[in-house]
Amino acid sequence: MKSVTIYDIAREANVSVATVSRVLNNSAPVKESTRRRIMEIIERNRFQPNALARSLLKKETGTIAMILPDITNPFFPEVFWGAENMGRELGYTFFLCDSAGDYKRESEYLGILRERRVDGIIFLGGRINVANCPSDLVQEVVDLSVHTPVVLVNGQLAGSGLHRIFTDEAKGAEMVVRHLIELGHRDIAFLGGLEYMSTTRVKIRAVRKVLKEHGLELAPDRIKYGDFSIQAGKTLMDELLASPRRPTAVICVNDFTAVGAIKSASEHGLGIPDDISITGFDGTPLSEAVIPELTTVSQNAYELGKLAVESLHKLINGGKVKKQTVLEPRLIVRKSTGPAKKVC
Amino acid sequence: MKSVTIYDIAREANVSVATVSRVLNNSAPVKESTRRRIMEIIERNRFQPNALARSLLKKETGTIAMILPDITNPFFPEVFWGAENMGRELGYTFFLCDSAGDYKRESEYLGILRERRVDGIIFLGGRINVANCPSDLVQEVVDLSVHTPVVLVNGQLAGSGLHRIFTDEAKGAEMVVRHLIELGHRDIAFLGGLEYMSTTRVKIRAVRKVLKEHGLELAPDRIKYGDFSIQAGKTLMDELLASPRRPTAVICVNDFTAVGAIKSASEHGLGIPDDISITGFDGTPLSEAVIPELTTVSQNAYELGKLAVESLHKLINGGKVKKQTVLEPRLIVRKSTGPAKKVC
DNA sequence: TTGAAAGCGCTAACAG
DNA sequence: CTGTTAGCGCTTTCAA
Repeated sequence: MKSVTIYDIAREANVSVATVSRVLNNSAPVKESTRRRIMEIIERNRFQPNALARSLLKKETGTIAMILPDITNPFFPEVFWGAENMGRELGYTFFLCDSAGDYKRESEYLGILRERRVDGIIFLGGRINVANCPSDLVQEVVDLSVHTPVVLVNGQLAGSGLHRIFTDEAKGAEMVVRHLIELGHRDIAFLGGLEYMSTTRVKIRAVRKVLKEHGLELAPDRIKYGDFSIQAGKTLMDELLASPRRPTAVICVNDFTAVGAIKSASEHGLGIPDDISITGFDGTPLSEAVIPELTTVSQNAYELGKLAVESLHKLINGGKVKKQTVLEPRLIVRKSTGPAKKVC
Repeated sequence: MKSVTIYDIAREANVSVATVSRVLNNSAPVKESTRRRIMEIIERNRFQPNALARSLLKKETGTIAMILPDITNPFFPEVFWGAENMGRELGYTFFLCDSAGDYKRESEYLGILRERRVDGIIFLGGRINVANCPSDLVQEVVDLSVHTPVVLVNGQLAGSGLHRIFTDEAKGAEMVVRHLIELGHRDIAFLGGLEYMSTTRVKIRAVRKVLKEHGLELAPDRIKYGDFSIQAGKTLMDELLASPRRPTAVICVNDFTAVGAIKSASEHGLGIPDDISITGFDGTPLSEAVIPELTTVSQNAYELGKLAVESLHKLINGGKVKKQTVLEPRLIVRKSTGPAKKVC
């Protein structure tokens, strides 16, 4: 299955490969008549230049890789979609690497992507979301970033100086608490999230802060750690409702756990938001699909992806880019939150 | 930013590049002592062979591309995840191309992937799901498949002879209808899906068939076409409920529209499944997240992706592969379906 | 067990 | 406007 090369075209057109290359890339003037002749031959043979050969020479591949922790979590497809749309216009094709949040897989992919000479990497999840990332894992990314631009989305690598794009999650959490307090809630709980992940910590810290401003606090028994799944939300809510005195509002670490919490509450015969208010986080499509529709915080996932590619593109072309781009979260008030019941 | 090459390693180790290549690939015996020396130098310099150069020579890139119509539809991430897990073990890295179901984008990507010399392509959505695909679009894929193995997932290209992996949607739809009929439903409606897409047609045909077996029929006013979104499900259900006599059960083209239908029904004060039964299709995580949990048909999305890669891998290596692999659908009975109300 | 050398398909000086 | 030629970084005969 010999594939046709630029030489075949050149021979057939009685010109040199250089000329063919020129018409291919419009890199230099070519006589109109020969250009047309060459084009015709190219099309007739369905010739497509070999991107590998070109990349080898030009030292750029026109590829960007996105490493993310879970493509089945609806937040991430949204980010990818934003990135791809932006990237497509700029001529990039995307590798997608699902690390499952596993450091080993991340490292594995980092190596592969380096071999494949991707032009840039967008990194989400896993090591950039833990509170204390082992320094060798940080170093690995930093080393890579010397040759390959890296942008961290919604995370960080302490002391790495890597470029970051993220939503201000603390502010988002604050907005949720304020919203709840305005509705009269005084006994608020926090549900879900792994304790060692920064996304969990940041939110809890923010909740505490606002609560404190109002003379309230987040008691230890009002925090239930778990992972970020629907199942976790359900289990954790079950636990919470097993206690004698239940909170009037529950802030969930993400939309998934909120959905689980809703299910649990429903099963316990509680009305939402009449008996208990529940909030999500991320603003995934899921938050709109569920009944009642979730009050949540939009992270502008699409925008996150788009901006990541924009930054990466500038970085790739040696431009100057802000080290940090912070997106404002947006509180979306829907049906899952309501006034606190006066009687408890 | 000169990156280190096999020459740099060779020079430092006082051997030829051939020897370095040999230790890199274990392609020929190398004296143990020199192997170790070379390895040491490789590691010290953090040398990583350039996959582009290697691919150019070997005519294989170790990449697979997946073209799909909508990564934000939870069905597709599941397929991707299955594919990636299988592919990773086999040494493949994945390009992900979201075509948005647009033929133009599909063509664009097809071209790009050919240039990039991907080893194989997994094609979903868009042109392979329409009832009558223009022959030039079919031809385009067929032409490509001459050089690059292509596997069609849940779709087909009439007369193309391309390899296919798909769930038996007709059987799935039949299972749903039988389930509903057993529950005593006699007036059943079908909701959602674009009329010209085969996935819609196949299901409607199957519904009709089973209905007919029971002396029932699917009247024209019991079919509401739309797209595959939550919004469509809602709108369509609104329409359906606006009619004087409402059906006792509604079969939705996918989980998304079912969720929309549920929302609409709830807003109309209908209890599910007490007043009306609603079914989804696909068995996405969403179907479990919603309240009430959706009775749906699992398409084994993960398995679909996994099998696609398996087939592709064999195809790439010149093996023989069954032209068609059919997966059995699985009816998942949950809370959104119940006995038909005797009074209507 | 090792080295020399010929490409893989393309681009980019450089020289007409 | 066009051709010649030297690589990009690697693998693989063919010889030694």
